[in-house]
Amino acid sequence: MRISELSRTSGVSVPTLKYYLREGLLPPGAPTAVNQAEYSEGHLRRLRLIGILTDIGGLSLRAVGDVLDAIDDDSLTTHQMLGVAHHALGPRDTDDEEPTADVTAARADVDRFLRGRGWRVSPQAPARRSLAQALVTLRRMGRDIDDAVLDRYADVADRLAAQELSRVTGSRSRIAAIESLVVGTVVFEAVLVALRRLAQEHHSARRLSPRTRDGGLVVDK
Amino acid sequence: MRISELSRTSGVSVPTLKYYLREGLLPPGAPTAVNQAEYSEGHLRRLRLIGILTDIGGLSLRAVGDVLDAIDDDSLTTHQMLGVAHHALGPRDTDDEEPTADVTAARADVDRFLRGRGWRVSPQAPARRSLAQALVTLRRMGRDIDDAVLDRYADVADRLAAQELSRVTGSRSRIAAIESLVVGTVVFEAVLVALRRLAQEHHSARRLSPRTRDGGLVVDK
DNA sequence: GCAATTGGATAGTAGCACTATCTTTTATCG
DNA sequence: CGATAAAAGATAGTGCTACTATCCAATTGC
Repeated sequence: MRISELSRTSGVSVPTLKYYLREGLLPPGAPTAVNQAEYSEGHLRRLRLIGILTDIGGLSLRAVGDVLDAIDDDSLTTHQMLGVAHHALGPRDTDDEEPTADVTAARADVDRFLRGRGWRVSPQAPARRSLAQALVTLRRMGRDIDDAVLDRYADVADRLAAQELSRVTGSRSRIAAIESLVVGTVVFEAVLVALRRLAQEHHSARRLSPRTRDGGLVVDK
Repeated sequence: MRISELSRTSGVSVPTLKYYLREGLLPPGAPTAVNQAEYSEGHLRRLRLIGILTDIGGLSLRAVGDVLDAIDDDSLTTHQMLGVAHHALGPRDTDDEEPTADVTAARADVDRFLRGRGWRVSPQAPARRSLAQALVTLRRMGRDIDDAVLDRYADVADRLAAQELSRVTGSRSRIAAIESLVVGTVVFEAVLVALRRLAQEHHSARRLSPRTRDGGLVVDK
């Protein structure tokens, strides 16, 4: 398959394919001449993966590149691979500023919570920081979260994760397993977030719609 | 309070404040002279809200502007306001292409599912489309989701949403309620996503790398 | 009185994800 | 065999977002 056919079957324009090639997101095709190369089914599959990661997962091309590199690195275990994917999915810019006192405290809370749950999680996991940051925000807004609530959320997360992982372990080839894991992470997350918003809207309609507004406070604009 | 003090207490640089003022994200201060204006506590609160929406929620400034406009629009009910927030949180660019057959089918599935659950959700809710898109992706990858699984996810989402909404209804002023709702939507979502990843990593460690005792994962990003 | 600050305006920047154009070489069809 | 289309590779340009930088005249605070 040459580039124009790859473009046609993948729906990605030729210039964009060349761009992906330049950026190393797509491995070069097998050269058949100085200016001719052959692309395979694998290129097509990779393109599909890139599409899922960017469109559904909302990853930047740089993050996609990190995930792809990890997939291609045979020295990594599948578990390490997932860590890389989580890393890529994490907050785009890691601000390396000095954390404030409440952030430090929240991180300690998170660590304590994870230990309490017996969850084995890498100390570098970006989700640790995300969680701490969210907790700080809640606290600053005066809506401090009690451990019972956090535990309820964690129970939910635990059950979902266990179920998903059980599908992946007995999987085919390494690359298929990895892709399935990454895609599952991203896509099931999208499913959960979408359902949560749908549920929220439903409850909001039940609770808030029949009534009129409560305050009528004038905003200083 | 003048602009430099607003900058100092909010941590946002003066040029950026001016930019927000220009873009209408921040209402102008009360002018005290031709080139002097007074900023209030309300400006500080709004800046905090902007920060949460962009940093935690990952919203673009344009989306933040939409949410802010909705907050300031007294003719909207709190429920409608939430709809706007959901809209802003939805996928950035709504591609208005002709949906393929499987996408149309998935949308119908989603509608049927919502009816079956008795969820009252606006037909325009972006989460409908997100969910359908995710379902299509899963289907294309040969990991079709059965209704039992979807129901389990939905149960989870339902419980979480009900719990969050119950906190908001008995709230103070309209603006406080709205901010609490928006922030809750965004921040609790971050909490859930973070916990889900943490749980996933834990299960991944248990299943895929039983020998590592620390979560020992070295990633150079 | 005068340096520092302010509001307002305009222009510039960095990063991202492409998109366009050009050159040289090769394939392919009549 | 030759005309035409397509290929690889390189360089430059585009549109968008979220800021920064610089200027200027008016004003404030010591």
